[in-house]
Amino acid sequence: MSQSIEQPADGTRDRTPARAVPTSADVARLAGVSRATVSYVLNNTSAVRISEPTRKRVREAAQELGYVPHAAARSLRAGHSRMVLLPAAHVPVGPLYSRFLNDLQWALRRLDYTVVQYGSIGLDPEDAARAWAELRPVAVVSTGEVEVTPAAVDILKRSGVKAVISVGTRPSGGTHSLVLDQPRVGRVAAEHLIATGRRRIGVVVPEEPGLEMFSAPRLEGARTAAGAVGATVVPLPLAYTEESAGELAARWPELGLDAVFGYNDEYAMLLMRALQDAGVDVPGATAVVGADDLLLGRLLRPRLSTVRIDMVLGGELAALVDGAVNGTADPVGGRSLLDSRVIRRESS
Amino acid sequence: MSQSIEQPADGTRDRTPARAVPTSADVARLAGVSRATVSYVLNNTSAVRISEPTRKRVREAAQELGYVPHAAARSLRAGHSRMVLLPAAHVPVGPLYSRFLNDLQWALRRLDYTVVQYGSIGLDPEDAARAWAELRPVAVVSTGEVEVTPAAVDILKRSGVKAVISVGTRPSGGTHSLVLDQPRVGRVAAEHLIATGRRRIGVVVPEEPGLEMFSAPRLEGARTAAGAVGATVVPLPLAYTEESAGELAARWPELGLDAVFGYNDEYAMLLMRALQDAGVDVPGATAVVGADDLLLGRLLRPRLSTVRIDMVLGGELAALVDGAVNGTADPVGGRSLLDSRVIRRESS
DNA sequence: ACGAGTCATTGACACGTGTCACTCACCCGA
DNA sequence: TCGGGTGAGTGACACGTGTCAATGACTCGT
Repeated sequence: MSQSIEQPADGTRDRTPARAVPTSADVARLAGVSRATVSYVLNNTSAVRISEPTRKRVREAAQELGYVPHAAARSLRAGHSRMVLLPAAHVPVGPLYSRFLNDLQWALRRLDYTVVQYGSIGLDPEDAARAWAELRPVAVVSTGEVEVTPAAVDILKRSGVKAVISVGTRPSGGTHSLVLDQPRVGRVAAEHLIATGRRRIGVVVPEEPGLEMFSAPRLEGARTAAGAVGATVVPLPLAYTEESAGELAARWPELGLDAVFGYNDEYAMLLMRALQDAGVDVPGATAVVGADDLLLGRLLRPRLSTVRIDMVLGGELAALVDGAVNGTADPVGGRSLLDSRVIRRESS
Repeated sequence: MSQSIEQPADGTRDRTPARAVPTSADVARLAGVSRATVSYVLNNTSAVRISEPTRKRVREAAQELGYVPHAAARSLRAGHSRMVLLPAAHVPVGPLYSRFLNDLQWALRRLDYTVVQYGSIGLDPEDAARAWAELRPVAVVSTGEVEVTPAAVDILKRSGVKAVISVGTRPSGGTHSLVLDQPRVGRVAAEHLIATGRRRIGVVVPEEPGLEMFSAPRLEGARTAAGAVGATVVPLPLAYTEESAGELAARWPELGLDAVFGYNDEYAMLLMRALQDAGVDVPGATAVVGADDLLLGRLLRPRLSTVRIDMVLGGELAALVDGAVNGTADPVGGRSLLDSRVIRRESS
């Protein structure tokens, strides 16, 4: 793709020669009133009455100067902010998860929170927590990767954070934990394969770094399901390349597997194609199941069976955050939720 | 997927009964020194010498109280922040673009910037700019969707923003614009199809909202390429569902197209499958080209031809931001760049 | 013994805002 | 005429930090 950089024409470049940014004091001066009055007018404070002519003068002065309040000063004075900190994951998460994050951001935004992404590079959990605490967010929503230890939670709480919410594979101490039941994904997949008569089940484990958080519990879930009926589970390391898939497929006869859970629709599609190219019949010789129910999975032949994951909606999580901040939340332990379930197509 | 909410055990719940968060004054009091000394010690100010015993007392006091500086107060005093504002797009962008955004965030983080996502809901450009300006960011990197008008740029600059960078389809006035040459994507695709003897070219236009920003210029690029040699371009509205693709495929004979550019690998795969199911020979009767060079595109048969887009690296853009902030940047107009080019596989 | 010079530390201000308590002018009723 | 009430606005403080100029205490050379 062609790209080009364009810099501002020199004419407009320094039309603003280091002019200081206007403050409410400047507005007050221009309007001929006190700074307090400016604050009252611009914030529409109802407890104080200001005459209409004065209001108008203030508004016009603010307009003319292009005055914009300073959020930091405001929240410093107020003693609290409406910032939600979102420790960012540096991993190539799937489309489902990234869509969830995007939705979450927008839902929070709609509730008038400011979302701050914050990647913590190579810091241990407590140092990361200290870095986060500097921003004095009102809530921290950790979406995995960065572990939130109890000590880290304590640091955050002590800095005024109202709610620490961790959405991950297991509950963290002292936080409102939203547990995404990853093992269940592997379990239902394995159960489905077993129900169709399979006994030696491969489970793809992506080699891409950062995905163990998801892949390990899924593998474990498959193991428990298999263990219950004496079936076998074999972990299959796989990189997201055609070569890696080809090599794995070449070893297929010696592995003696009659089914495989592909971790993902993407990895499953990759592997299924490699198997077919290697002459393995799907689903005759080996059944294949993915996860995420991507539309693209329906385009291959046979159509890919998959585990449909009903991810919690971004809006729901945002509401939980809001509730936790206000203290009104805590929809207690229950909150029985959507299942992940198998959608059988043709590959299994 | 099963999910459950867990709230903190009541024992640890209010172990901190509204205890105020410690400030540097508290540290000073505990260490028996002045607040200034605390500031000097904790910031390792080199211009002032503090005795080693005192340093130790201060550090221990800070440690004991769990003191964490207040970023807002700090940047208020300093008069500037290191916050980069990233107006968030509420659209389901492709994996390529979202990966680019993720990289950008991490690269900025590595340069010690704080990345703030900010969705502006239904505001006109100037109101949005005012909302952004309240945060007093040092730079704003707009990635499309939200239009940055010259007036908006003025508002931002006036609030102290050092650099406004817009990465999009066309340069915006007064900003450092990074132009992603979307038309070129459509052009090279069309040129390739024409070179293989096709004359009536369909161009998929996704119906999903928010993608016009990409699809319109690509369509336009295809038009110019076709116009140069008297070929025809037909826009093809398509939703990302099997039904929509099926309907479009059913109308295929009457459209009389011998080639189609699918906007995307994903849309192209969807359409190609529908065409095949409708009995259209690919590439015999109709050639298909996608874009993004997704790995999954190589799994279908015939393998999908595609336009490989060498997106600017997140790290490069971050460096540009940093340079613009420091004023050292402006690698002037040139910066000749990577091309988007066709990778021919089997579908064309 | 005394001025000069270094060392360690501190008091005070500024950053930009929100808000409480207070002042001032004015009007009304007795 | 005077006390009290009301409407319109203001002075001053606090939020938590960084940093400059100033203050003592102490040492040293003559």
